[in-house]
Amino acid sequence: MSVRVRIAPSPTGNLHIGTARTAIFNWLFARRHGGKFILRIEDTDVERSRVEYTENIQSGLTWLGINWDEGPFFQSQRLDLYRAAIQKLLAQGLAYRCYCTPEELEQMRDGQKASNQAPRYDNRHRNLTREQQEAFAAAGRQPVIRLKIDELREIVWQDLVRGEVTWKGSDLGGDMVIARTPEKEGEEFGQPLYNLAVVVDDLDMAITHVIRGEDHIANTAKQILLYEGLGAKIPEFAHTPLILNQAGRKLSKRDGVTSIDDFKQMGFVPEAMANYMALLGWTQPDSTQEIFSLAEAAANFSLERVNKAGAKFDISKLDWINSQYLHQMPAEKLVDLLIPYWEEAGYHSDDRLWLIQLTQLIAPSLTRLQDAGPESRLLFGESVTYSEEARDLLKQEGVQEMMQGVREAIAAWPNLTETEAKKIIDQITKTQKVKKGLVMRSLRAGLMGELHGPDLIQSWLLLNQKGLDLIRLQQALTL
RNA sequence: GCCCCCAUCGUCUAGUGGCCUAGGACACAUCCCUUUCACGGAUGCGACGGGGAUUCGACUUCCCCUGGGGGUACCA
Repeated sequence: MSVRVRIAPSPTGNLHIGTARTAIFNWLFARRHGGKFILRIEDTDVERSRVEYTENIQSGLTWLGINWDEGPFFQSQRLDLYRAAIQKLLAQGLAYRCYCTPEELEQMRDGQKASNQAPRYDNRHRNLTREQQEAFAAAGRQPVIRLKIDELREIVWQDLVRGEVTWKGSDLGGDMVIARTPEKEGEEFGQPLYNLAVVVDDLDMAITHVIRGEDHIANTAKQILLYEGLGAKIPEFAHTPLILNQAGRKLSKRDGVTSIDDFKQMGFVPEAMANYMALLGWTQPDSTQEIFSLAEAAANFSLERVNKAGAKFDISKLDWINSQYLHQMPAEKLVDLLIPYWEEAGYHSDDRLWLIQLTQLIAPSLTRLQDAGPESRLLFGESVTYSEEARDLLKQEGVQEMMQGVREAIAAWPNLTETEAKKIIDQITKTQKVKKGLVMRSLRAGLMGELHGPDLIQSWLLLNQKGLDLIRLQQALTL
């Protein structure tokens, strides 16, 4: 049977990094086995679901390079399916109506907690007579639907990353709610609940492997019971470790930057993001290989090599991976990614060739795309702000003569090349009888206003193309 | 509280009984390269949570403890 997996996010927020990583694992698994990867939007929580989040999830996945073969499917459009399943369960006597009010349930749990017992539903309405049910209904109460859970049952499954996992029926918290109270008059029951909808959908979509975060591990036991109730074949399960924050807790929205959007805006490229997320909890058969594309990962992916323990999110490693991608990216491609950041910083040029050269110059010093602004600052604009150290150097004995000499030499060469630039520096070195290093440093100070920065010759050539070198040296001479 | 899961350098990890004097990567430090800053290269720093058991031999198997995490909804 061919592999079918899915990612089933709920649109209650922007695409979260944890969801994205689960999506990547699923996608990798599907690609590895020549299967299908399906996108399903779990929007049964009408209160919290929003369309813009649905869009954000899709654009985020696409940005990362995760494409889906089927979907997106929306649970909100599949309510009939769930309704039928609930009815079937009801008809078979596997589920029943519970008329408890939220207040009653709360009171019950409080009592349990007070006597140090695990809070759970005590199945009090499991065996209500027809008369009792009618009495509740007559009193205006609306029922939820609960699935009967056999307290004596042992639920066991072979988890593809964790091995055998066992759960007792009695630890499931009592008969579980599978449908809310009806919202409209005359309805038999209301919206289906997560566990029910998931099972019905996974069944309907013929999902073979459920790969999801470890936080779903307790749901698996409940869902297995649902599969059985519906007389269906149970899929394979694989529970992946969670992505943790610095404190070692499950990464949540409250931890600040956790949505894919955030990382995109911070200047991370999708290839690096995907690479890092895949690396977080999974290793190549050759574990020393850390920089790889999704396609390369797909060729080698296996759940066996997924780690069991949670992994702390480490931004500095992400930074390093991102820098690797930025450094090896062709300038012709990188320049397009950089332009928006230059524009944002207020640096503009229509000269694409010049921008490509600039890109080549600063690429090695980029960690994130947003570094392009600060790293290029000295190359844009006519006037220069001289740093303290640069001023001091420029005021040193003989330095003004050097600058003057360079100015004159520049004027003699209409289109400066690297060879010529070097020749000019050598010439000044000779005529002024100083060390070459001093000429270089002084020239940097005069041209850039600072003592540190990208390669001097290349920077100079870029300025020269715009005639900025003459203007700046002029300014340096007035200090 | 109860249930489940997990446990190797600060972080991500390799390791499936002897190949381990525990390997790699990030971070950090030093050095080299270099006009500077980066990049790149080299070196260093640095871990098997504790206790039992099995075994000729445990990072690797089992048990207990400890620690951490997840779950415990008419959320997903």
